[in-house]
Amino acid sequence: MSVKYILLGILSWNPSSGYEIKKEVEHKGRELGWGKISYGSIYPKLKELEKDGFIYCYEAQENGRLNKVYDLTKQGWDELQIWLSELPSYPVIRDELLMKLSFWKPSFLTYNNQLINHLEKRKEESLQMLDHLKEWETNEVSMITDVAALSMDYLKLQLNTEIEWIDQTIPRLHENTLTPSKDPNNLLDKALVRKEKMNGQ
Amino acid sequence: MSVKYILLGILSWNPSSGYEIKKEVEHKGRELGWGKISYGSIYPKLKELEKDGFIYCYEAQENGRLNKVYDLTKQGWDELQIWLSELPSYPVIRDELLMKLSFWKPSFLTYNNQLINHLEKRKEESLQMLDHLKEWETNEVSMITDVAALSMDYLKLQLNTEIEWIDQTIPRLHENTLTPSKDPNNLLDKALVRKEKMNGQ
DNA sequence: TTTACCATGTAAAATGTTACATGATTAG
DNA sequence: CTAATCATGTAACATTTTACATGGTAAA
Repeated sequence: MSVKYILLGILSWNPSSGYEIKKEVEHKGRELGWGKISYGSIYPKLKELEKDGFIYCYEAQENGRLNKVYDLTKQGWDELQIWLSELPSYPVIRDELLMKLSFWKPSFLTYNNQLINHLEKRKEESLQMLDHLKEWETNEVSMITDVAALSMDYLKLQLNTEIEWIDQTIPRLHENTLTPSKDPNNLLDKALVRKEKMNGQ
Repeated sequence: MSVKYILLGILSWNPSSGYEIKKEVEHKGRELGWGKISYGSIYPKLKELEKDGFIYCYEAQENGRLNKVYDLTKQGWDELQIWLSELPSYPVIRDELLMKLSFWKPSFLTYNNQLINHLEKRKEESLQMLDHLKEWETNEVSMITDVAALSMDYLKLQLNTEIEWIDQTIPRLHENTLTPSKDPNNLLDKALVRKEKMNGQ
């Protein structure tokens, strides 16, 4: 259902075509908690929202060419407002780096230098995100409302926290100074045995 | 595809039934970046992984009853190891709170006290998450490997950062001391006009 | 004129959830 | 005996991505 509100939200900023919506999401989506979106989602959903009376469509001349531009109807503005006023659900995180950390095994399965690569890549990408946010704050075209600026503050704080964590963690992996595993039921030893047994077959 | 690796990862900790896997994900999933999972995902995927030779199944007596327990084959251990060694993709965030902040409009559409409710609810839920993490670190049953402890450190840092951000933000909303909107193309004024026009119809 | 980008769309596949059916065991 | 929990499963639905088709416009 969230594609619906991404579309309504972006159209509330500015009347747009499907193509422009995609570009907007690509530019700001990751930062603003929208995720990604594809044409296969956008165009059918625009049709559906039009049919349901939340948006309407008109043809507009843009750089010497007729495009289909969508804008909110009264019903669309109302729908957006209602959604904004409803309590947001707690986010579900699906982070492959955290997944891999949580399934990482001592030396019998994996190596710390691979893990360090993972962390260094993550740091680079997060630094890029920070640059992108700063560009966005200082350029001469992007609108940032007072409230949207709060979410950008939030992201900068989270990204800086993440980078600090990586900077503390990599040396600990090099020096092998991690907190020892806690394993009251000896699952790690048992896992090693199970794995060895399979190797034999 | 990520359900596959959640199942392989959990089975690497301990041989389990579908039912036990669900409970494990419910207990730790949100924290460890796995997201949620349903029986409709688990049982068919276990069959598929068995058919593909990554896991095998045996019946085991557990609390006076025969259950279907799965464990990794050699091929399953290898598959998990390969996946762990591959660079993780950057996470896609889909956070309704951030979405709503980014689409929040000045008074003509929304009210700050609703926003404060949203933030207070988020803070409460994040405090609960912190409690849950602490319980998990100190109880006498959960295994936490040295590397998994890193991801728990990460999560605690992020949750604390979030709570601090909320604690700074709520007073700013009460006192109306937000950074003013940046709007070089006057989109906000134009949006107000577009909305009023629709109201008339 | 050809390459790159602008722009709209669809069919099929992938992925996952919801809601239900079914029955065993256990605790009160 | 009955409610709760344990346990396995499936069919229908919802959502979204992938891969493709199609053609216009602009710049080199």
